[in-house]
Amino acid sequence: MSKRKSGREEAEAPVVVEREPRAPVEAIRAAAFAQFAERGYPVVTVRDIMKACGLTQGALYNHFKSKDELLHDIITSTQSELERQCKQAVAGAGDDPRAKLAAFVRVYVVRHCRLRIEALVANREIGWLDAERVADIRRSRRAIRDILVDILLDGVKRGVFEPPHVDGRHDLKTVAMALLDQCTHVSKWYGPGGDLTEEQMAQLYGDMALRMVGAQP
Amino acid sequence: MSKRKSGREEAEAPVVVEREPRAPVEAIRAAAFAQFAERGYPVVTVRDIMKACGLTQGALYNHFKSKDELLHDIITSTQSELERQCKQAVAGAGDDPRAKLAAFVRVYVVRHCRLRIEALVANREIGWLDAERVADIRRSRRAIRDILVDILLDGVKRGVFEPPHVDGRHDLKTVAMALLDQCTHVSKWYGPGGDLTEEQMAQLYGDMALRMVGAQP
DNA sequence: GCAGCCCCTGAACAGTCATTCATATTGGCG
DNA sequence: CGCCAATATGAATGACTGTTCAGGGGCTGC
Repeated sequence: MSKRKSGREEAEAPVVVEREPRAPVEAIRAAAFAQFAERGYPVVTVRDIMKACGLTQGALYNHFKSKDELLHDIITSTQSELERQCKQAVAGAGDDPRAKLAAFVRVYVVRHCRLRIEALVANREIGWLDAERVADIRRSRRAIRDILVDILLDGVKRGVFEPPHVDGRHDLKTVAMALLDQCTHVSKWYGPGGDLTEEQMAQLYGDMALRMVGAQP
Repeated sequence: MSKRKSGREEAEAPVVVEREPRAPVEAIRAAAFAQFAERGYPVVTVRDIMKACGLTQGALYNHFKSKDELLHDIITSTQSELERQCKQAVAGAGDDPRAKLAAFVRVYVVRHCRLRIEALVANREIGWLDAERVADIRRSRRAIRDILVDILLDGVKRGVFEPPHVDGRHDLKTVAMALLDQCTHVSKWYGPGGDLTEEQMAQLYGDMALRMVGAQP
């Protein structure tokens, strides 16, 4: 019925998002980001995005081949940045699996607190991309999970982690997924106005992660 | 461009979902469930849903007032069922906070493994409902979170839980959210063909939950 | 045989969508 | 000044949307 216009109907006075005259392509990216996050890719129209940067529909196609390409551009750039940050954090954390796990969780949580919008879009709107693009992103996610699995495996081998097991057997992939789910979805509810700062969130989640894998002191 | 038709273009041979001649309203619910889960509410058309039950568009309106109402029907019924199950599980678990937490996590995880589709739809598509309906569901979610917070609070008071703290202070609401996020999102990746059964998932997640809150043995 | 009812059909409606394109407008350079 | 390339415009296109509704089957109980 409502088609989710959410009340913005004043028609005049297009709410221009940019504050300095950025390259229009950057303004479009930013506006699309914000709107996809708030209302979801399929219901955000090209007209919505362009109005938010003070332009009209047609102008999009001077900068992007299609609405699809715009979304793809947005998602892949944030996803690859996430992968890069995770690898970097782990590589710079020394040799102790506990330190590596803590560094990973810290980066992951802080990022998902700070860049809530980016995380939200990347996690919710992948489905609209065509198969090959999706496969690319899933590959990156598996890579991130495997970083975590490797840390856990190393920790178990060296006796510093004692993760939970079922029927006498570890399932580190599942534990890693639980950790990632937990950390990823802070982006859904964390707000800077809440009880904890990003730093405190990172600390709390790092603590919980170490407990979950049975880290020895 | 593609509008996400995902290749189904044979036109003839509508893939009828029902195996026995159920009440059409049930067939519609089931077909809508499956399609919303797979492709998302806004891009699934009334024509898609009805074709999947071997009917045509118009017939929907003999059973539901609108596409919106269909979604609302689906989501509220699963959400209230979840709330009921959680309450029941906790109430029947005796007095020990550890047993209560374990029972809660068990029910929550098993449900989210078994009813993946329902959970997926309920979690992803709320946004399309009008404000009042959304508020209703959020209330139910807060209620579930508060069940968990109460268990934690009780456990802390009685000295059987020692949850992580930041700057010397507990934040049980955040711990509860972390637990819920972790358990909720198994529905995104768990599959019966995987390494663990539902029972094993429940056990593993119960174990991790007890570790996270520092349950004393 | 025939109402009366439930349910279904499929054309029609009014609307929105992404995308295209002929037509401006702009700013820099000679 | 004129010229050119880059970019913006907004009407037009054709496809698809949720919803309505006049018409029509196929049951039931008589």
